[in-house]
Amino acid sequence: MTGETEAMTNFIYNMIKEDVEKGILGDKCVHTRFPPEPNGYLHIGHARAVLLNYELARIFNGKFNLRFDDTNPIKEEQEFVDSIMDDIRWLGADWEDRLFFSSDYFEVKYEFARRLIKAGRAYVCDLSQEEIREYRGTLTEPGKESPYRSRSVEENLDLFERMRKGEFPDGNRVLRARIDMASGNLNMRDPVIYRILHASHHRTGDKWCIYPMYDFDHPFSDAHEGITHSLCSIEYTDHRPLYDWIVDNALELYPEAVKFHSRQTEFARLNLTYTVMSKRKLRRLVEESFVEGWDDPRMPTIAGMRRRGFTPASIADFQERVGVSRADSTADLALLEHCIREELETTAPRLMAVLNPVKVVITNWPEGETELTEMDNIPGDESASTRTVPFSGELYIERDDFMEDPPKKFFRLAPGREVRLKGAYIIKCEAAIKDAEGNITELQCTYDPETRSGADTSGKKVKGVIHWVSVEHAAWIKVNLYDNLFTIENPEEERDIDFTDNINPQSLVVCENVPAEPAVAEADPGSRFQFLRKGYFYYDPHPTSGEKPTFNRIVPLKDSWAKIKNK
RNA sequence: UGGGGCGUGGCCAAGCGGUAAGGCACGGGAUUUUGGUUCCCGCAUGCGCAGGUUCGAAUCCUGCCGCCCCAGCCA
Repeated sequence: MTGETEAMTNFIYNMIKEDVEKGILGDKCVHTRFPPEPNGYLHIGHARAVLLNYELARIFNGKFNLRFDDTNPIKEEQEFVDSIMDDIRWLGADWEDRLFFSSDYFEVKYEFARRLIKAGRAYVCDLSQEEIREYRGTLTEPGKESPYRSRSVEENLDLFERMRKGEFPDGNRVLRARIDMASGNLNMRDPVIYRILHASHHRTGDKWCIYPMYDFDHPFSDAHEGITHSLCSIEYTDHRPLYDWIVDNALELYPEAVKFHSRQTEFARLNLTYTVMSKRKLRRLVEESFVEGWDDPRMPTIAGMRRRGFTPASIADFQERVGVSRADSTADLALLEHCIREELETTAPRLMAVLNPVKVVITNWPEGETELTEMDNIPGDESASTRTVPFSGELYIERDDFMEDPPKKFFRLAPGREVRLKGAYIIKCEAAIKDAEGNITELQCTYDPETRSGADTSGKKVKGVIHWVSVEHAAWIKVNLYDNLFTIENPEEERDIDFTDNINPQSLVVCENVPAEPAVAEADPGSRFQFLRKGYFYYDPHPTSGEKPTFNRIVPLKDSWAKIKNK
């Protein structure tokens, strides 16, 4: 993300490089933009578009604009403008002083529409919505021309002006581009470019009651801002001829309002395994309470991933590794997990916490004595220094780290067997105490004083090393263990059943009372740790319940024991 | 006989006529006081299929097959 030499190799980068080398940008620099509609939250798929546009501009020493595509007052809200800006900023894409809104240009666009009318290339159509649909024809049959197609320029101008003045109700008439009703491309069959909408706009209020359509608005806004490369997703490929038609006309009829004939280039949307990305499905997850909100850590939204504990760098690294192409693709969640693990391996301080505790009593430990041990914050990183962890005769260890009747390859604690307590001593299990139901309530062990970590004179070697927390010194925290939201790789592809039927019932497992080493009390909300042998966790700065510190599991550590065990 | 797009290993993805990069995943081994990390090694006689052109084809041509998008006064 930092150097100028990164080898971005994708077809868009190559194309821009060629454009620059050929000098077709003239005196302009590379200029991109991210054009969200403020009608929802950004997700990991949008992050691709944000970062691609931003990075391309940065690499070529160009400019990157943020422009809200706010041409439909019915669906758009200020709340989304705010959350989108917040997410983009968090991702690290800097639009500097170039924050724009399509609605900023409503007046110029109105003038451009008038010029289209004067040139005989746009007309007011009185057909009803249903009639327009009928006249449009079908995928295999050409459309029919509207009876209003040949209205005089004067009449069109008058009608369009009256549309703006609010003389007609919603849906009463529209302004259409006059192109080709027989085109095989439905977008060219006299597309509607303005509709009447008596609705309050989040920025322009009630100033307007006619609003431009995307196909008219977007190309013009790009050209108006001087965007050189207009990147969008693959489904807009069919719209490209219309995009060019609009820009060509703007250049011809209204040259003072446009700076460049931007070029539209499409790339495939990004999907991720074990989740869904469609706005409709994400909304259902929230509205039907399968998750706790748009920022639930299980959601693929940027807000959710932030809350989960992912970092901007890990997301950028992920995007870079996935790459960009025009082919439909679904990236493997494992790659995203790899990226965050790789970053946190060298940056997250270690801490010990016992997620599912069972008590260990060291029977030969001097009554009431506490010993302090020094442990590395980040092994292998001298600058990360160490912390002090108290050790005593009563400890918690993971229930999983003990087996009464272990298989051959189990290296941890079992009756008569020894393990090392990380940073402390080697202990041997002498007895397992059970309650009336047969549940283990306590493990009685003895320690070997010769085996103190860093000063071991016993010569003993054990294969197992486990983490622990001193009962007396434990700090209590709450832990949210997150797992995949869906149990199948491609929940979006299921056609016969509702996608919610594949929701993972274990996607969130809450551990209300987790003992952790006392250093956890000094942690700052918003910081990340590795809970030794368990995974990477994020200290949630916005816990939803209680005052106890809450840690969200970002991702577990790789677990090769799980693989061995399941064989 | 509508238009458009896409098909390279499990998932992504380079390659653009000179004999299949890379990452993740996966398998094996070494190191390891995290069954983590790190380090080696392995992993497409093959580029949707079938023909053709060429000394030579994933790359060019022809024909098939499969998947995706389009009939909003949404973006």
